[in-house]
Amino acid sequence: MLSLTEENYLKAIYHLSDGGAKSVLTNELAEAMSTKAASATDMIKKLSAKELISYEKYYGVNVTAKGKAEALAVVRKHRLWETFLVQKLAFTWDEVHEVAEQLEHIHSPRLIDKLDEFLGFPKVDPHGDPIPDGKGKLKVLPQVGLDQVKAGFQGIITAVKDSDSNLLKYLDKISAKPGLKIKVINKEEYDESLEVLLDNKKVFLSKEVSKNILVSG
Amino acid sequence: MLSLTEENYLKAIYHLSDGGAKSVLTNELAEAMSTKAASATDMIKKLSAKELISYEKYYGVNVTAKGKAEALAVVRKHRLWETFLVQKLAFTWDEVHEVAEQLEHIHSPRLIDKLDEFLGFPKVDPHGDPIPDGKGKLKVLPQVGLDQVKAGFQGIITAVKDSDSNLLKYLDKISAKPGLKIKVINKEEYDESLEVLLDNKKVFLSKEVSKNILVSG
DNA sequence: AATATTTTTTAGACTAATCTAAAATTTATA
DNA sequence: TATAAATTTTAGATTAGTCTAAAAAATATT
Repeated sequence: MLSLTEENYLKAIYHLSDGGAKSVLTNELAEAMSTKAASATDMIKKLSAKELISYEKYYGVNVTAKGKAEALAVVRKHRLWETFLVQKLAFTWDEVHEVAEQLEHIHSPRLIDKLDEFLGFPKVDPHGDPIPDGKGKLKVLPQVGLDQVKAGFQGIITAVKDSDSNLLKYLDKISAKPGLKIKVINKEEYDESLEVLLDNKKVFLSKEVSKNILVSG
Repeated sequence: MLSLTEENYLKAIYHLSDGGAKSVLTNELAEAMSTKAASATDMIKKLSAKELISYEKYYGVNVTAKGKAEALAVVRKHRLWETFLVQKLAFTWDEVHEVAEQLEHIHSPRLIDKLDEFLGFPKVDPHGDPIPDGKGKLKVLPQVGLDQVKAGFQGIITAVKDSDSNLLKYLDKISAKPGLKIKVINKEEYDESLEVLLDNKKVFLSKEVSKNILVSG
């Protein structure tokens, strides 16, 4: 069984690699884990010995099929717990992340399946991120950052990046939630800021914000 | 903040001391933690330095007021999670203990207060054990082991000892649950086995079992 | 009361995860 | 392309929690 630390490193590698699409450098990983490169190298060797990642010295790491499955199991737990916290315990979405970071490490397959059932088998978490199913299948939605679309775009918000609690508070304030309709009225060339219609209200968004809102046309 | 290991040792000391009523010997503690006396001594020194227990070399340890408060916070979390698992996720009471052992170490005051509210501020857990309130107050019920009462006794089951999963499965089979009425019809002098009326059904109980059923008259 | 037994503590070693400093390797630049 | 700069790895040390073996102290027994 993986230690808590191993699980956290593996999850970080999984996310940094965009779900296994690209390889991850030692320094990136060290920064993501708020640790030093030497520590990352040590852990890389451990995970590599367990065949959860493949590793070529000096050229970064990739998750193996086995590693991806383990990482997805953790992601599944994280997102189910976030859903529980918001839906059942009335947490706001900016509060859930750090608690879910702890809850995701509880080991009990029975618990997570029961929780899934209790929540009604949700497909996405409160940020709009897809929840892997019990077999580790992840449905990736076709979506794009709101900073990538042109003036005139119409669609719905599919997800928001959940990296920063202050961002989430702001998104909550302007009620930019997954599921809502959004239309780009105007795009300012100079700073790429947007004027959008969100839930029938006119809102101005800086690029700093719009790149964290994911939409589907 | 306490480490997971420190929390587990402190909780063990709290339980072994009957909630602070008596002192705990190094060997008792080592056995409860499935470890060696030398390890227990090391941890005793650490907890003592943090003033969670008081310690006189060779004569065992006692929890301090501070230590008792910390231990009760862990007990509160454990029992609330057990209640959640049984009431909301349909776990049977023999399954909950080991999962609750993990969940009790999640650090988030907000989480536990929300959970308490979600569960409707329960007073006791599924085994009948009282749940400390948010201020660390524990209501101890006047109760006695069923092996201590005389033939003719009538009362209700207030709790069952939750030490052993097989015992709990057996108690579940004969439906000896907290809250049920119980009457002792006859007590066999030789082996102290009992013939009881439980939920209007006649059942025979060995002393091995009866001592794990707590009743109030 | 002297000795044997049991319990507890100390001393020293081991593993996991971390660190700093130095060495090795790759990448960038002049 | 030789050298400088950046990145990565290695080497050796540190901390938390554990262990075994030996020493110290308390308790039990003759």
